[in-house]
Amino acid sequence: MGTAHGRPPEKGGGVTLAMVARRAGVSPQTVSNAINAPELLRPDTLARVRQAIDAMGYRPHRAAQTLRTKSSRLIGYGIQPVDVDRSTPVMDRFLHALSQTAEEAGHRVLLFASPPPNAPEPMDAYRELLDTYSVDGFVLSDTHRGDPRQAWLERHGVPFAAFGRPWSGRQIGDWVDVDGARGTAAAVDHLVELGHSRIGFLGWPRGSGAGDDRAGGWRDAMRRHGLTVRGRRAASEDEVTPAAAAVGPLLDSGVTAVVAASDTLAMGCYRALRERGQSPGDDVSVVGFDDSPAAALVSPSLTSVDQPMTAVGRECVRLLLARIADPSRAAENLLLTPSLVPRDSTAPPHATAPRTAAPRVPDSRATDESHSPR
Amino acid sequence: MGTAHGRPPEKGGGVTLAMVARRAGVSPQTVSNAINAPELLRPDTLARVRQAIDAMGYRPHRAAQTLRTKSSRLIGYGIQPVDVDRSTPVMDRFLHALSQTAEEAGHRVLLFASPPPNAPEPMDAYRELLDTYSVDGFVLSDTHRGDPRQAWLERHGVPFAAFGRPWSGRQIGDWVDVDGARGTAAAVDHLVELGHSRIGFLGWPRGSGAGDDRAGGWRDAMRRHGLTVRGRRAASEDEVTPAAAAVGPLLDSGVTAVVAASDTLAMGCYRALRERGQSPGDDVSVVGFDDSPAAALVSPSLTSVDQPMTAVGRECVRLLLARIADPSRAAENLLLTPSLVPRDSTAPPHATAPRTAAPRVPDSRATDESHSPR
DNA sequence: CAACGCTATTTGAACGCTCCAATCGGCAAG
DNA sequence: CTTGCCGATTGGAGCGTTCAAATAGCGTTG
Repeated sequence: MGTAHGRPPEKGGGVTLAMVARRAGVSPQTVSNAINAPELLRPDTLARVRQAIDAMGYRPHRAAQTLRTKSSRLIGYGIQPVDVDRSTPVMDRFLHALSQTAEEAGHRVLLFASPPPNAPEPMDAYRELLDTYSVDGFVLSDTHRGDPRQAWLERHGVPFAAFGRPWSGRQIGDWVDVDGARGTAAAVDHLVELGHSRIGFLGWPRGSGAGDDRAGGWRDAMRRHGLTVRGRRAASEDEVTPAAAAVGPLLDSGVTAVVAASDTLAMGCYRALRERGQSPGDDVSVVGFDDSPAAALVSPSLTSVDQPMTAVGRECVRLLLARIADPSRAAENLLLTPSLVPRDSTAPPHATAPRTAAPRVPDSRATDESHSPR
Repeated sequence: MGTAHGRPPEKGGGVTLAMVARRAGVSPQTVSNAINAPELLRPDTLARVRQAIDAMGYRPHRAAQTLRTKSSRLIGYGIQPVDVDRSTPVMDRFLHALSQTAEEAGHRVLLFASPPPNAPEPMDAYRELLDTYSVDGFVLSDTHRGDPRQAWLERHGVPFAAFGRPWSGRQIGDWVDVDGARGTAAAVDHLVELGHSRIGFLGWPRGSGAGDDRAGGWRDAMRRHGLTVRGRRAASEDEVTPAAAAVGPLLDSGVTAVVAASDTLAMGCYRALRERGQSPGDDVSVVGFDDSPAAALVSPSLTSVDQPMTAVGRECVRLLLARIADPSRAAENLLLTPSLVPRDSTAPPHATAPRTAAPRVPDSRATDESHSPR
């Protein structure tokens, strides 16, 4: 009666299962059942208990549940040092999706400082969280070739879901990834539709999984459209200045559009064009990848391939929780489709002064795509 | 003996205090003391216990500790929806610093989806985490005028530390903030040193704490240098296109440099210059604020004011943990100094064609700074 | 030498929950 | 009326830790 004013209880702290039980005139176990297995209770009992629960503002003590059930309902996510924001331009969206989805399923995200990949004992942090029963599983991101984490976790029977497919070796565990090839293919389609035919690709050096994937998407789309691929590819590390240098031969060869493997590379392309007195979007169309915040900021705004980070985060959580619920289930993999965000950096090619045939460009940077295996 | 191979124990899971105690020939409580109050043990006992601990790879069960001590050693951080990345351009760095520092102090960060400020019950998520003993305190960010969180938390006696000072009303609790005024002042100093004297400011409409702070820093620095302030200020919401429009009158008035309240506004300035056939850095210097990833990407690269996000995160954790350790201590506030990152968008003013006197600009956008209070 | 004080260690209990097995009440079948 | 059964509810124990209080050990002191 004291708190029975109809409004939400002021303070719930300190209310235990036993107190609720006393008030509802049932045993503690029945209150527990009312929460965890309501179908066991007779409807009238259930109603009575429920009323007591919200009258007193009861909330189960998470630690007590964890101690008893050995499940913390916490998901570990190792956040990496950010000096390399190369691979993680849009992690906020991912993290938010992670939290949001986890929350909807009654879980939460535990952030920890993941050691850099080259640390002496990269798995220590993971091991500690497990040994102390702090988390039920992990979400991984920024996976790379030879990443030891998936194998380690699998060997120890720890549930996990990765953002990023294992590029080498056998498939391990559940993962979600973005179909980079489809993204660059969409970029090519978009450019072809605008009337471009001489479309170059500016990517990273061969060897990175995501990079080769994106390059492959461009190449296949070009072929599908019956367009020339030879001499149309350049590579550079993910920095503006080197990219500006690397894209030079491509521009020399007379391309009217460039598809870049990242927004950073696209920015290199912008710079190279400006240095030649040309203007991106106007003289040469440019498409980036990632749809980082910078894409909307620059002038002309950059057409870019948007990775569905929210969906990626959501699916990671979904796969992880499914794995936790049933450790023996078959591994599930998801390839999500990115979407092209057209902006001002792509336009029909100039009708004026199009060089009809691009001269062969024997530059070392511009590698010959046809030599690559498959 | 079984595991005594000298190498780190393979699996620590399942080892309890009692097992260690049995092995070391002491009581469980003594093992507990060895960890939490080693000074209570005789040196030889301590050594024996410690040896047993790492021989068995013992790790205390976090939930059991939490249950007993009522302290989870977890710090709550409510991550906000990112569609407005206006205020959170560089949150990754902040989050990483948060995790890192927390970890060094034996804590971790619990991420939860913080409801948007206008939600019906914005404190529900906070309340739940407290009622369930899931966290020991909170770190807040993106605080705004009239933010209900500080007051609520203080009223409920919950430890917290905020990134962002309370701009209105009385001071509540511990906070860390960046001295925006010093940032814009440093920008002005830098430009004056390069030889500029007609320096405009492009900011947000009056009323936002951080925005007015940054504007004030510009204004005061201008006066300190004996430079004209009247007619040199324009305002726009934090979007590129409106900013490009708003900065027009400023450019008309003949400024040779613009200090912007954000990188986004600076990008608006870039666009406006390009539309006039001028080039940023070359014809008019531009300084941004935030040093977002985009700043290094654009051409010319953007001189910007870098917020020391790592230090901010570190200090937030430090203040919060101090408050948790001693709830009655006096509130502590920190104003950190941002640093200017000079890049290519700032250069000496053109020697050619400087209009010696700027015409009065009776544009509605360019407000007269001298009318402002104080 | 007994009484004392101090330190190092142990004992018992409790934190709040859920698992497991046992119990209760009611109802249909024998 | 007893028996068996089934669904709803309860009692007791235990998860692994730390708190509070009790005890054992042991050198000091009057």
